Amino acid sequence: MVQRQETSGNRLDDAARAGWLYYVAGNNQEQIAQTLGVSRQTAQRLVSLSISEGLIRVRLDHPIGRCMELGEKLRQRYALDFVEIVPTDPTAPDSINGVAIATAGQIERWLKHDEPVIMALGTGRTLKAAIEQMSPIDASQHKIVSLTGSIAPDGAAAYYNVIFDIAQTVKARSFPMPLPVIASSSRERELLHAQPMIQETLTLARQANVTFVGIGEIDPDAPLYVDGFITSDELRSLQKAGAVGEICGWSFDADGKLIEGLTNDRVASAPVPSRETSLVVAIAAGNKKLPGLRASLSRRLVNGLITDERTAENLLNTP
Amino acid sequence: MVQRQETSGNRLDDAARAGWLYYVAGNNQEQIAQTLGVSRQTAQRLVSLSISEGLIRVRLDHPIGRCMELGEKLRQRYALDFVEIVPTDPTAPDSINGVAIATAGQIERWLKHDEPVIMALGTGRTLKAAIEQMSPIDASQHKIVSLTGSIAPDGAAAYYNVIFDIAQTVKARSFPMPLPVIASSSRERELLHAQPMIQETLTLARQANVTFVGIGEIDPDAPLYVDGFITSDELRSLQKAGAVGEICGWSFDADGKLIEGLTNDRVASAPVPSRETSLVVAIAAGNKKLPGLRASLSRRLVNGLITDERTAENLLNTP
DNA sequence: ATAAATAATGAGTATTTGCTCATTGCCGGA
DNA sequence: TCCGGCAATGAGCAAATACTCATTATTTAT
Repeated sequence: MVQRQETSGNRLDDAARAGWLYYVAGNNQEQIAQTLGVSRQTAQRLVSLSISEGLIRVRLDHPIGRCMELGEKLRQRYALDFVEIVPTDPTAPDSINGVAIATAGQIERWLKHDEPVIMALGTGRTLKAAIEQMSPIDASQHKIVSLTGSIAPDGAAAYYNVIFDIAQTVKARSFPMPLPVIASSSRERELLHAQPMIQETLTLARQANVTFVGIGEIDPDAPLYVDGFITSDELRSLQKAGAVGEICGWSFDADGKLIEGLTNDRVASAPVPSRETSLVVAIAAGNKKLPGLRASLSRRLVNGLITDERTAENLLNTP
Repeated sequence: MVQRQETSGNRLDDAARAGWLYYVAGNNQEQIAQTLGVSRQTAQRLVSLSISEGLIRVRLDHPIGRCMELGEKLRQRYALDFVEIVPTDPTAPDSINGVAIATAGQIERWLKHDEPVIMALGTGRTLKAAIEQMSPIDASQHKIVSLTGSIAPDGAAAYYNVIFDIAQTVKARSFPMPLPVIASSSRERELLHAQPMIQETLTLARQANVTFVGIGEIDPDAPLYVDGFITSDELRSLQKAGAVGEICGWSFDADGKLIEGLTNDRVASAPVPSRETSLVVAIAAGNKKLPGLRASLSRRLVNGLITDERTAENLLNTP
């Protein structure tokens, strides 16, 4: 006489049946229980089993699906508290538009909070593009503070400083830093920072709940150099010292360690807020930013990231 | 200035994100709401949207998955009230073991009901194999009635009548039909059926809540012929009259219409219970049974089916 | 064969999800 | 600019699902 199939086999079969009825056919557990002739609790267990045994595979038919996976991997690898990966537009893979929109969305989200928030902002092209994406919003309960000086070397407003841009769109108390981005000397920086108004702003920056910063590359196209904040000699020195990127002017090497001396002695920006007390989100996409991104992520100079799919993939390859 | 993406695009993206977080990452809707910065209800709507928009695809990694699909198609095509498809064992594609086990399971399920059930049983090799798979069970509240006579032409017990087999395993009130399967004449059948005890059994059969029957093929291997219930002449006549299958000895043509005259005038079996009041489940697998199965399904001679994957596939091909 | 260990079950309950409905806000047309 | 229509939202509630725990089968080892 042929034996009944052993229990475990039957159980998995039933789990598969239950999983199918639940996820594919859309039955509820009561119906499944009736169909399979078991109690509702058992049906629930079978459905649960079908997942834990990996019988049920869920797939997301949307570009976002891949982004979510990449984001999850990056979050784990770098112990990030926040990640958002936007799909790379195949027709314009170098566009920062997606990242800018996502950043605008995140900034708006913070500004919609009811409790007062202190938001610190860095500088840069990507961040500027993000601010341009923002919709007008009343955020009077919040404070927005710039981490970087707003005065260009020629005395004009630093073009990629975003504090004035955001102030135009968002009704919030904003705190610019009426300073040059890089002081002429370490001594000058101390004097400037000693001013009571600047002191107040620096204090505010330290207390930021959330911070959005761009990451600048240190190469012939370095924004610090292109925008005239440092000379080509200073750029070369930084490169010789191993600098691969900068945040708010603070240059760091491939390990994310701040370069000692050189322009870092004169950077007038507020220090990047502590990752213990603030969510510091890097906004950066593109191959040029990879070394800087890797460095700042490894040393946790930032604990949040908004980037695009392609950059995320490249970050996950090899380091 | 670059425009924000239009709302619907963002919404689908968010739906995709929500779907991923829910189904892949296993977050609950509260967490998703926080992650996406929306209310719980909105998160629910997004998850729901991700399904209705077909972003989420669920797949069942188990042989049962295919069976469930086939079963669903058969259920729809033939308006069946019950279908079970068992996987075809690739190493023994002609085995009826799987179908027998499944049938045993279904019979046991009915016998486990608390309310009294009247179960009618046909005859045949598959059904016999199924009964052999059953575990002992106390079902004293139920009645099990045979639809077919239990006396072979030679006066012995008809081997493939299952009522005595099930009575050995199951503690239930059983009602055999102490008749030949096919009477010697229409007149004899009337006399036999007129007996009070038989009357009672026939009445019981009419009241059956659930019925399990095999389907016999009408070909040179026809069980009716092989088991000696009909002669080769009678078989040929049936074939000539268009018979393609039989249930409990009642032969029918390719449309499921009962053959008029011939052996059907003398079949001593109870009529197959009404599909209005009874679930009549056909137990049949294998290519030989296809014509009979097709016929009985199309005319709803049965409203339930237990078969195997391969037979189900063949049923769905072409008819 | 018996007892210990393990797994399965059902009841009861907490949590999560889905739905309805009233309200809000946004968009297009007069 | 104002108004009607439509989509989106949140509150509240009903339904469905997940979990816990005590009890009952079942298996395993002696």
